[in-house]
Amino acid sequence: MEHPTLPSRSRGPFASVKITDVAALAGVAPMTVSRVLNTPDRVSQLTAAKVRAAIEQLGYVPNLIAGGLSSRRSRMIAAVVPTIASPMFHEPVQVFTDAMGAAGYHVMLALSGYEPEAEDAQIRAVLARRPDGLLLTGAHRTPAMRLLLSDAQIPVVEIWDVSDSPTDILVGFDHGEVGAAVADFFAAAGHTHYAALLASDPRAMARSQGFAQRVAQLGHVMVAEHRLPAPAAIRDGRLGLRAIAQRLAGRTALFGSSDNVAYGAILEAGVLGIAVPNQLSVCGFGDFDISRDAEPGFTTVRVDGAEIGRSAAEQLLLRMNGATKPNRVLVPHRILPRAST
Amino acid sequence: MEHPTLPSRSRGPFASVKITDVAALAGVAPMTVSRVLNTPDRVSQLTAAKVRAAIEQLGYVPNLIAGGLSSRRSRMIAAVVPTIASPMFHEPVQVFTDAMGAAGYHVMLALSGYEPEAEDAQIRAVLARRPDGLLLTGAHRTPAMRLLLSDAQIPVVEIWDVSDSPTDILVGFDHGEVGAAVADFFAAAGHTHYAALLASDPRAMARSQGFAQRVAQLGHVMVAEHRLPAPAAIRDGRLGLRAIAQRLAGRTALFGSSDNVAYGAILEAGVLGIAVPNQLSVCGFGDFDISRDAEPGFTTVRVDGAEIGRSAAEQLLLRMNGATKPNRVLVPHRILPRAST
DNA sequence: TTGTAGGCGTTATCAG
DNA sequence: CTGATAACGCCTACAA
Repeated sequence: MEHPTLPSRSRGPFASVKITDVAALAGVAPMTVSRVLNTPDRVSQLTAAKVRAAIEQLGYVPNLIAGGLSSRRSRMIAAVVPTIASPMFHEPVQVFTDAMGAAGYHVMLALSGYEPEAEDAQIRAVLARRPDGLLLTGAHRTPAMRLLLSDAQIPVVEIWDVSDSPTDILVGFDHGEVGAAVADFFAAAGHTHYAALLASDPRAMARSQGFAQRVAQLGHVMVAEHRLPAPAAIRDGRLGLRAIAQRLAGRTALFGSSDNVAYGAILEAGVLGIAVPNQLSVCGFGDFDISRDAEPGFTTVRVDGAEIGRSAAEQLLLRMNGATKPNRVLVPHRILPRAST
Repeated sequence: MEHPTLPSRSRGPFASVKITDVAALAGVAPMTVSRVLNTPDRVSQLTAAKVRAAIEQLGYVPNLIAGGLSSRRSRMIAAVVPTIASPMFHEPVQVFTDAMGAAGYHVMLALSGYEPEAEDAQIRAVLARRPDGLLLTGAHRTPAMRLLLSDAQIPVVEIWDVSDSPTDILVGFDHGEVGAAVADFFAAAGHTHYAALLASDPRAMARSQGFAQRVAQLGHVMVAEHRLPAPAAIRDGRLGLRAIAQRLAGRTALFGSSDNVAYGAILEAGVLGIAVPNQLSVCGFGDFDISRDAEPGFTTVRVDGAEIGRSAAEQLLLRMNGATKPNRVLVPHRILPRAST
C-alpha cells in the first residue's frame, strides 16, 4: 500500500495526518476515532474496524502533544539521574523504562551530573513538559524544590536513598547502614585496621561515613580515607590505592565506594606486590559484572538495581492509579563474600 | 515568599499557574509574557522586569506541551538506542543529550533492545510526541519505516554505522572496515591463524565479517568464529574463549567484538594457562575503561563515542536551523596497540 | 514595543 | 454506541 491519499504529500511543510482526516475517511466523528485508540471497549466492532483501516491507510500517528494538552495527561514520566555511565543507575533506569513502557508511559531521561544546582535545573526543565510522574535520584531536596514539586501535583519516586521526610514515594536503602555492615563483616573476619576509597557523591560518602563510624564504635583503626572524583572509574581506584599504599598497616581491610574503585585497587595491589586478600582485604559495592567475572571474583555488596527500577515503576503506577498514601520501599542489601576477603 | 496568590492552592487537582495568571499579575497581555520567555529582545527592560517578578512570585512553569501544540515545535529530540548498558551507546547518548540541552532541546530516550521489531515500535511510539528531530542507531531501515520517517518531516541522524542510502544525516563509520583493519594489524605482526568472538548484534557482526573476509583475502586461517548473545559482557567473553579453546592453534590472534568480550577472553586465558600475548594475541573494540586500566592494558580499537554524540548534535542542529543538505560524517577509528598483542 | 484574534489537534462532557 | 461542542494553554499573524 503506497498511501495513495496521504494528505502529507500535498500539504507542504506542515504535513501531517490528523484525527479529522481519519474520521472523514472512515465516515465517523473524530471523537469516535479517539475512542478506538483510547477506549476500544466503547466502540462497536464494525466501527472500530473501519477506523483502523483508515488509520492504516493514511499512516496516521496520533499527536500525543495535542492529546496531552486536552486530557491534561502527558503519558510521560521524567527521570532525573546523575549519569547513565554506571550500572548503579543504568540498571534501574533501564528496568524502570521498560516497566513504564509496558504500562503505556514514555520515560524522558534527564542527566544531572553530580552538582545539586544542575539537578534542580533539570527538574525545573522537565516539569515544563508536564510529566505525569517523576523519578528522582536521592532523597534530599531544597525547600524551594519541595515547593515546586508539591505544586506540580504529581507523584514523585525517589530512589537509591532513604530519608526521614521523602517528597512522596521512596524506594531505596540506607547507605550508612551498608557501610556499617561492611565494617562488621570485616571485623567478624578478625580485622582491626581499615581504609576507605570513596567517590565524592552524596551516597558514596554516606556509605563511607557509616563505615568509619562503625570502625570507631568497634574501637578499631581507620588508617586511611581517600576521596576520589565522582563518578569514579577503575583508574581512580588504582590511583587511590597508590595514594594510600604507604599508610597501609600489616593487614588492612579496604572498602571501595564502588566495584570499579575496588577492582582498580585490586589491580594496583597486584602491581605493588600487595597480596590480596592476605595483606589487603577488599570489598566493593554494587555487584557489577566485574566483581563476579574478574579472576578471581571479589567481595562486594549487592543491591538489586533492577529491583529498584521495577519497584519504583510499580509504586508510581499504583499512585497514578489512585493509591493515596505514598509508600516507602526498603530494598535489601547483602554482602557477597568472594575471594578478595 | 510563600506564594500568597498561588492559584494552584485553590483550584483542586488541575492546579497550575498559567500564562494568563502571570500576565494579569504583571499587568500585561499574555503574549508579552510569552515574549519575555522566548524573545526577550523584543520586550522593554521595564516590562520584562515586571513580568519576571510575576513569574517568580507565582512560581510559573511554562507549559511546553501547550506551547508545542501551538508553535508546532516540541523542542524535544527523541533518541532510540539498543541499550545504555554499554559505553558504546551511553557515551554518545550522554554527550548528545548535553549538547542538545545546551541548545534548548530535551532528549527523550527510548531503549529498543536488539530486536528490529522493537526498534520500529519504539520509533513509531516516539513519533507520536512530535519530536523536532530523531537520533537513531544503525543505518538500516525497512521501507515502511523510511516512509514513516519521511512523512514525519523532521531531520534524522543515524549513528554508529554507515550506509549507502542513509535516511538523512549519518554520523558513523564502516564496521567491516574496522574488522579488516584489525586483521591487517594482526597480519603485520606475523599472525596467520585467527579467531573471533562476536556478539550477535548487526554492527558486531559486520566487524566480524570484515575481519573474516580480510583473513581469507590474506590466505590465512580462521580457526574459530564463535557467536555470543548481545549485549555481551565479560562473562560471555570468558565462556566464549572456553568454548573455542581446543580449536586454538599454536599462536592465534583473537578479535573480540567488544572490550568486555576481549577482557573476558584474557581472564579466561589466564585460568586455562594460555599465555597472552605469546600464545594468544587479543584485540578488543571500543576502548572502554577496562582496556586501558586493566593490568596490563590490552589492545583495542578506539572510536570516539563522545565525538559521535557531539557531531550528531551539531549536524542535527545545523539542519534544524535551515541547512538543507543532509551531511555524512565519517568518524575515524584507530587501533591502540597495548600489551595483549 | 505591545495587544487582539484565532487556531494548533485532541479529548472531556454532555446529549442523543 | 456515537456525535457535537467547548475547552486545554500557548503562540503565529496581524494590527495598533
